[in-house]
Amino acid sequence: METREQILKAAWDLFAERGFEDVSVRDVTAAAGVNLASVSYHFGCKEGLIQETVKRCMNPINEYRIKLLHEAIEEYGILEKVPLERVMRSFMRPVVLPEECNVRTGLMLRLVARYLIESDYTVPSVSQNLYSEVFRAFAKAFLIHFPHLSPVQVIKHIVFTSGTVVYYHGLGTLALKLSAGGQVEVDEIDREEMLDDIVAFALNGFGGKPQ
Amino acid sequence: METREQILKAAWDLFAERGFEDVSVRDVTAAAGVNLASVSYHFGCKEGLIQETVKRCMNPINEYRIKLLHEAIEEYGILEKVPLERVMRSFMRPVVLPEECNVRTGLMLRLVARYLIESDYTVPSVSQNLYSEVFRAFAKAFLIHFPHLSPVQVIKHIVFTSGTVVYYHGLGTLALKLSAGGQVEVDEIDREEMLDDIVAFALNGFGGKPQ
DNA sequence: ATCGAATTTAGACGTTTGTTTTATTGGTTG
DNA sequence: CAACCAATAAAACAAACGTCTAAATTCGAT
Repeated sequence: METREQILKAAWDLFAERGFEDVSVRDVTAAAGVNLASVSYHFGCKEGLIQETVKRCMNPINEYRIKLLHEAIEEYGILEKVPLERVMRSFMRPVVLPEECNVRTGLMLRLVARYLIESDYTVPSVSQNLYSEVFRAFAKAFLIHFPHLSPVQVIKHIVFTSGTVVYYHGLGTLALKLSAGGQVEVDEIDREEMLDDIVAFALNGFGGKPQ
Repeated sequence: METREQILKAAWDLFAERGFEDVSVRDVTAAAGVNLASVSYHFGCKEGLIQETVKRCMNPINEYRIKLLHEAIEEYGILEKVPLERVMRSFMRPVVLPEECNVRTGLMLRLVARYLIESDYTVPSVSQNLYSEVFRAFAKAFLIHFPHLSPVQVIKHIVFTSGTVVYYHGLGTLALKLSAGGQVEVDEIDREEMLDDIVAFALNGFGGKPQ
């Protein structure tokens, strides 16, 4: 069972750095110091390893989202009393600061985004349940503050909101580089500040102050 | 020269449908009805074909963005008088409705997003100049309406704004499916309405009404 | 100590890949 | 007509890939 774990660790690092396709099973097993056939034995095939890796990335994030929301509910006694910004922050924080839920690096999120995009809309079933739970929970929470919005509109806004942060991970640095043209140093990004900005941006996007 | 064009057309369709990696050079040449070696001859290698395809997708979009902004400037006489929403709409419209600038389908945008994500931040140099021109032009336009924001903050917001629409293309449908749990029909999305929503969302994100 | 299942190992298999090589075509120019 | 050149064609190349087979090994339970 130690082999399985070593494979997953090595796969995480390599996939995050070079992408799913550019990393061969041989690369993974070599980095993990295990035999080539171990991947087939423990994960069936390469796709199985990929899906397990993706799950390892997104499940903690979605669980952390739910946890933060539940903590807020307990703090305020009832969902209806949780402030809007607190809801948004619970949704955003796990993605902007994934290391807080043991997801090692934002690089991996870039990869997950890519996987979701390329996997022709098929998400590992284990994640699927978690995803829909997350969307249901937060849609309900947001709807409280925007009763004038239809459920579909709320969902739409959640999608846009997710986009801001996924894009931040995937392309944000590139865009900053390109646009700055060397005038802005990109490495010195304050993550907490970035979270504040994203939350503010998303909150405003939802329609400014709730009615 | 006809062969080159047929290759590009076939590559576009196949890449958009199945992704860069899952489509072999043989797939492309077979679909195009040309010889296998034509790709090497006309594009050097597969990567050359991919980059040419990506450029064919993003360049018209970025050119259209510039064009729409320039049209607005001519209409209002001077950049300073162009309303904020018009600026935002010029930025968003070419991506939400790519067919208006001869980019055949939004599927391709999903692919471009993926390419940018996986290409380790290296963008074809031809596109690079166009990208930075786009960012500079729109950053300048946005800055007029938000003089209290720093240039870096404006760029940041443009990145978030881009995220909403890229994510809409790449993952939006998936998210809608998952969250709706079958309650919402996804196929019936009005694109013009979606553009309105995205523009409104992004405008609000920028800080509501300009000061 | 022994059995048996679980795990790991080395090696090979067949396929697919991008690319190259060599030959042939067809039209233009001297 | 002959020479040339870009373009296309057919075939082969070597490398890399995921997967499978069968033997070897480990390790806990009997």
